[in-house]
Amino acid sequence: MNIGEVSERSGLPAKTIRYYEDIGLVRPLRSDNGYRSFREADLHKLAFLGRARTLGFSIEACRTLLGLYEDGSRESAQVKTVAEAHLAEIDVKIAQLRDMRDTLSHLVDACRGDDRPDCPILRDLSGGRD
Amino acid sequence: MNIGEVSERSGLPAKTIRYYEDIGLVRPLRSDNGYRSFREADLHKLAFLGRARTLGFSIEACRTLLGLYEDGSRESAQVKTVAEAHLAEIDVKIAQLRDMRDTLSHLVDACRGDDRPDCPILRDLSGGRD
DNA sequence: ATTGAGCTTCCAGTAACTGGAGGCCTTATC
DNA sequence: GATAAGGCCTCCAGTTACTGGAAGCTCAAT
Repeated sequence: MNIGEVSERSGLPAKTIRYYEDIGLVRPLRSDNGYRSFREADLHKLAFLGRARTLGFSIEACRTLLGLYEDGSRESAQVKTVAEAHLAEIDVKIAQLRDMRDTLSHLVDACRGDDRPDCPILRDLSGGRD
Repeated sequence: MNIGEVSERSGLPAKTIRYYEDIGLVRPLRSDNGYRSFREADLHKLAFLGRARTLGFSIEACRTLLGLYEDGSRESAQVKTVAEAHLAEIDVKIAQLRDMRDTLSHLVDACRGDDRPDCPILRDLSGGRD
C-alpha cells in the first residue's frame, strides 16, 4: 500500500503518517522507487494511533500503548494505569476550563455590550483599578 | 522599576515579560545601563495580561483587549464580542473533553487491570480487531 | 578586587503537526 | 516520444506561548 491509500483507510493525513514514521511510531518498508510501502499491520497501528489521539492521549502515551498493544504478555493493569493517568489529566483540564467559563460568563452577562465604554470585563481584567 | 520587581508584583516570570515586550505587548523604557525600566502603567498592563491569560484568552485576543482597555472611546460591545467568542471556544473544548472523558472512563471501568493481557481499552483502540 | 545577584541578548527546544517549495515517479493521452 | 496530471519524495519553516540555558555586562556589598 502507498501512503495515499493508508491515509484514506486510516483517516490520518499523509503528512501525519510521515511524521509518525519520523518519530518512530511506524516503520513502513520502502519500494524500489523510494515510496513507502505499508503492510496491513502498519495500517492497523496507524488506525490505533488515530483512535488513541482522538481520545486525547499524548504521542508518548500512544507510544506506550502501542508497545503494550504489541506485547502479547502485557498485563492489563499497565494499560489501565496509563488510561487512568490520562483520565485524571482530562479531569484537571475540564475543571480549569469550567472555572474559566464560570468567571467569564458572569463577566459577559454583566457587560451591556452597547456603544458606551463602560465595561465590567475590562474592569475585572484591570484588577478593578478603573 | 526593574524587571524583577515587575515580575514579583505582576506575578509573571521575567522571561514572560521579556517575551511580551518582544511581541509588542508592552514597551518599557530603558535605563542608561540597558536595563528595562517599567512605569506603573506598564505594570498595570502586565497584570491585565496575566489575568486575561488565566481566563484563557489567546495572546492575540489579549492584544485586542489591551487595545480596547487603552482606548477610552471603545464600545463595550467590542469587548463583549471578543469575550463571547472566547466563551464559545471554551464551550467547544469542554464538550470535546467531556466526550473523551466519557468514552475513556467507560473503557477504564471495563478493564480489570490485573496481570492478564486481556484488555478492553486496547481492544477499543485497535478497532475491535483483536 | 572579588563575589553574588540581577540584568542583558541570543539560540534552542517544547507538542504535534501543517504548509509549501522543488523535484522525482507513474500513468494516461496525444 | 512528448507532455500533463497526480502521487510521492525530502527538507525547511511556521504554528502557540512560552521556557531553559549559555555567555556576558552591571551593581551592591565586602
